[in-house]
Amino acid sequence: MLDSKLLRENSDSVAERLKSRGEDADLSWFADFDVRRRELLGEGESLKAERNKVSALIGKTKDKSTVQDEIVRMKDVSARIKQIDEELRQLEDDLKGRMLTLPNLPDADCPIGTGEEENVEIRTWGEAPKLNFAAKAHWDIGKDLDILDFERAGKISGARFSLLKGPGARLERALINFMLDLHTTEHNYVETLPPFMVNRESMTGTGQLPKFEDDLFHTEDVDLFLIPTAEVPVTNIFRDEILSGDDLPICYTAYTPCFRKEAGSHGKDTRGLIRQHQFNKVELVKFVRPEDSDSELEKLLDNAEEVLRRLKLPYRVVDLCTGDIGFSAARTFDIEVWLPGQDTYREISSCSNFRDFQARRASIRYRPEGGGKPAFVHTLNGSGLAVGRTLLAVLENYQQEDGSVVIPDVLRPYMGGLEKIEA
RNA sequence: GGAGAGGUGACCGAGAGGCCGAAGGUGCAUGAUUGGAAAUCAUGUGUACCGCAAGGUACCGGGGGUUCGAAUCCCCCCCUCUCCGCCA
Repeated sequence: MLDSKLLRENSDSVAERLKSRGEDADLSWFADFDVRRRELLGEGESLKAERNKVSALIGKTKDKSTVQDEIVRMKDVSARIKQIDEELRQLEDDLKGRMLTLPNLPDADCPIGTGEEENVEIRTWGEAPKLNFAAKAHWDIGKDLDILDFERAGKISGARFSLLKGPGARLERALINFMLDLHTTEHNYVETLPPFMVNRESMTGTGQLPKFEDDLFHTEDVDLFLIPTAEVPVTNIFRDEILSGDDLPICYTAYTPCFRKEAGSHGKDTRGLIRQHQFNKVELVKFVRPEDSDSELEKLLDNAEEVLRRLKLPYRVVDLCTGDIGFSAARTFDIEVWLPGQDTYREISSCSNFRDFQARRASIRYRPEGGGKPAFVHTLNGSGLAVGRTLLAVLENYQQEDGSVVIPDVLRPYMGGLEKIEA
């Protein structure tokens, strides 16, 4: 959520920055609400002040018959207060509803652009494996090795689900454990295992609701949502809390499955593991002081990249432009892994700084060292990494001419020493 | 699923229609003391909104109601704990 002071005092520059991400920039409604709200508030509060005063007087008066007139008058005052409060409540609900649908402001150094094409590649790492044969796509590799079965997944659940078997299933588990171990033992994140279903407040806190309800799986008889990312439950750990300044930064990692309807992507990436309704992800989440969030984002990005470097998978880092960053983000770097079977880079991690946008929605604050007023923390998160996409990257980059797949060195301890998956 | 007990400030915990934004404690801050620290003592210490300010208003799990007046009484909901049942 944006700061209403900012909307009040700098609505032009806010509109301009929103426009840079392709958002309808008419914010005139804000001033209308704001003025009316203050009118109602003023009237209601002075009536309440009078009621408080007179009621105290009535309370002190032993002989109530001498204040009968005041009691009768306060009856009317209370009725009027009730009307004003009701109008105010509706107005504020409406205002908050609109505020919650405004996306975050992009950072000043976020590249300006209208879409994916204008993202900026900022570095590449590693080299594409030189194959002296035609690279296969992972769905063919997986099928030939009998470790990946989309047909039966379709029977069990439907399109966009997958079934891993044997060393394929173990490879997924190996990747999860490898990532968690790396982040907890070398990068100082605390492992968490949060709920996979969350309530409406949590989804609103991180920005999925109210705007993107259509993308979420929702349970029928209770009002719960399946998480689309661990970002939601983990960021909400500290919702409505005031943290102590010297506890920051707090760095959490979590493995969770993620559930997405992929409502807007019919016909896109229909083959293979790229776009699934359910996929595994290891997530990195940080709560930091505002002045540290830039450097903490760099570290978080480097922590995610390290997974690919250890796996020796070639990748590039892309600075997302204003037209491509997510709703809640102020700045986002994507990591894209090289996929020989598709002859392209594909997103495998997205690392973002949300500044105080989520903290404001979820009311996550900290008390600066040495006292002082509580201030909003900055929240950050990034995938470290998307596990299914990492698995397919391993299959495609480590495929051999004979159809087998070599296991990356760092994963072998997690695979019981297995060096190669063969038919 | 059944029965009971609870949800109060950063934290613990009292209060049971007006004297309550709320005792007491912990923590924290500042000062005294000390070579320095601990301990001790003193003082201070919630959040948000409105207002140039003085000040005002709201908040005792959430939402309604009763009342001149609600942390306190009534209704609904949520959550936590204990016991029983059921289960992994």
